[in-house]
Amino acid sequence: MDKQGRELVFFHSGDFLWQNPGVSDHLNDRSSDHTKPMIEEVDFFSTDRTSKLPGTGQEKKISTIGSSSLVDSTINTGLNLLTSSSGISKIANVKNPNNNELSLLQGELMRLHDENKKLRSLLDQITRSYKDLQAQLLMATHKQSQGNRAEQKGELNDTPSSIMSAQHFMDPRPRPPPPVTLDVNDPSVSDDKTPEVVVSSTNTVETKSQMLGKRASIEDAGLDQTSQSWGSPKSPKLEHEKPDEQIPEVPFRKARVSVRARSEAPLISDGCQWRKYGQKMAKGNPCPRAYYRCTMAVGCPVRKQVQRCAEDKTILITTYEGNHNHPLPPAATAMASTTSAAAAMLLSGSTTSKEGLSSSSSFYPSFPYASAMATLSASAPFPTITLDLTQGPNTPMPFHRTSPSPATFPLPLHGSQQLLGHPMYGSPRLPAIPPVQLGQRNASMVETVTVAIASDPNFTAALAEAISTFMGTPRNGDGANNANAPGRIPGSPQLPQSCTTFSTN
DNA sequence: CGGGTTTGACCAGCGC
DNA sequence: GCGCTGGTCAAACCCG
Repeated sequence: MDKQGRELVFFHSGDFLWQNPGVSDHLNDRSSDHTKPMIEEVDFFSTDRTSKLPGTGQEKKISTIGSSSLVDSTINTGLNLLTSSSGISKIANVKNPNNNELSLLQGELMRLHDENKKLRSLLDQITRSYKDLQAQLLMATHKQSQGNRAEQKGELNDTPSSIMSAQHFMDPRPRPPPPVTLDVNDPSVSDDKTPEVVVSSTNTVETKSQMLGKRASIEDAGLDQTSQSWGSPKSPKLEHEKPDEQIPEVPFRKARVSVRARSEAPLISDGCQWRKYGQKMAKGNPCPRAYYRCTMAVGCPVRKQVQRCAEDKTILITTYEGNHNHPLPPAATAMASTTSAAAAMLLSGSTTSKEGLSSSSSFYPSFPYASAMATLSASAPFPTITLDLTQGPNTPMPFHRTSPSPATFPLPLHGSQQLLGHPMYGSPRLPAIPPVQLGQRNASMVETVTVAIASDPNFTAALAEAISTFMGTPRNGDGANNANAPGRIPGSPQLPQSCTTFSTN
């Protein structure tokens, strides 16, 4: 469990309910929480159960639901009853020879269960709404930044604002979906999902998982600072306690942007400090895969995987995932800018293809190869943009045609709001969607996005700048990562002719 | 001694 | 249900 990942708070993360001053204050303000159901819901999940003030809306609500025998104030949290052993023991304590009372308690427990479910759904809706709004803001910011970048032509902005902007661009949050209502009875959050709402429900799934994971983080560490971009894979553990199965739990990881390049160095340097936390032998590859996490800032969720290509060991494959939650040095900023450009192209590409989704015909086999260096992959449980620099390591603008990686697959983007991380979760695991339809959608999306990435001058300029930044300032020797050279000034350009995988979440 | 690396173990997801 | 695999953890170890 990566506790560090909980130490930082992102504005754009699903933790907003606990980090956003306005929201959190609102949520924690039990004196006013009776005005909106969402407040009650959050209180419902609050770990500070003992601090709940009697007489609040939440308290009254639960008390009303509970039988007269359940006067114990500790029963004011239905979630506690459902998920914690303490709650069960509480009931056990209440248990007495009176069978009627026991059955009554059980009935009330079920009612609380149902209400808890509704409240969770409501919270999910709120979170989604927030994310949608945030995505809009990020897109607007991104477009503005893109325009500036085009004007400056290759000059990467190293200002903190640009850094933050780049980080935001890496956020693959979905495009603004249709307005989300807060109606608890909304079919989209009910058990009865129809195939038509699957796409949006995947978004819900993602949101819910993240939220619950973050909720767990709050309860575990008191601080919720998990990055939305790299949710703890163990977060779903808490899901097991959750009786609510109205929304299928789908493991979720954000998208990646991949760049392959040749490098004799064991690692590439991207301006960040990395700490190795694991190594595994990947199937089908004699070369081990190393796992690194960013140590430039405590709790930085960014991680990367480094592995050599099995076919050509001179090709180094580095995979970045997550967004830096700290200021980046110039070299890292350039990389982030490149990454953001890739992410932005995905965003814009999906947007462009939005209308075409419904009317697109099948052209499944063709699209990934339409792009020279940028290909999209769904071989992993997350969309991956592969930037293949192996064809021209000395040419920072490798936008000539290259043979795509054989492991490249169409990115199963399902819709405009399913960008970068959201897309695939509806495909194989949501049987409600006809495979043919998914294939057509994916094909359409991937083709559009791929072409957009490959052809967009902004992206190419940003990529060129980033690559040239790294390659133009060669390091002496091994090209070792910062992690291998403690004390090295973070951000010193060190990237050899290597491949870099950018994460776009 | 602090920070990074190594490496075996653990866990969850997924396919059969 | 079971085994495989990827990803992560954490204790032990290493190094400056």
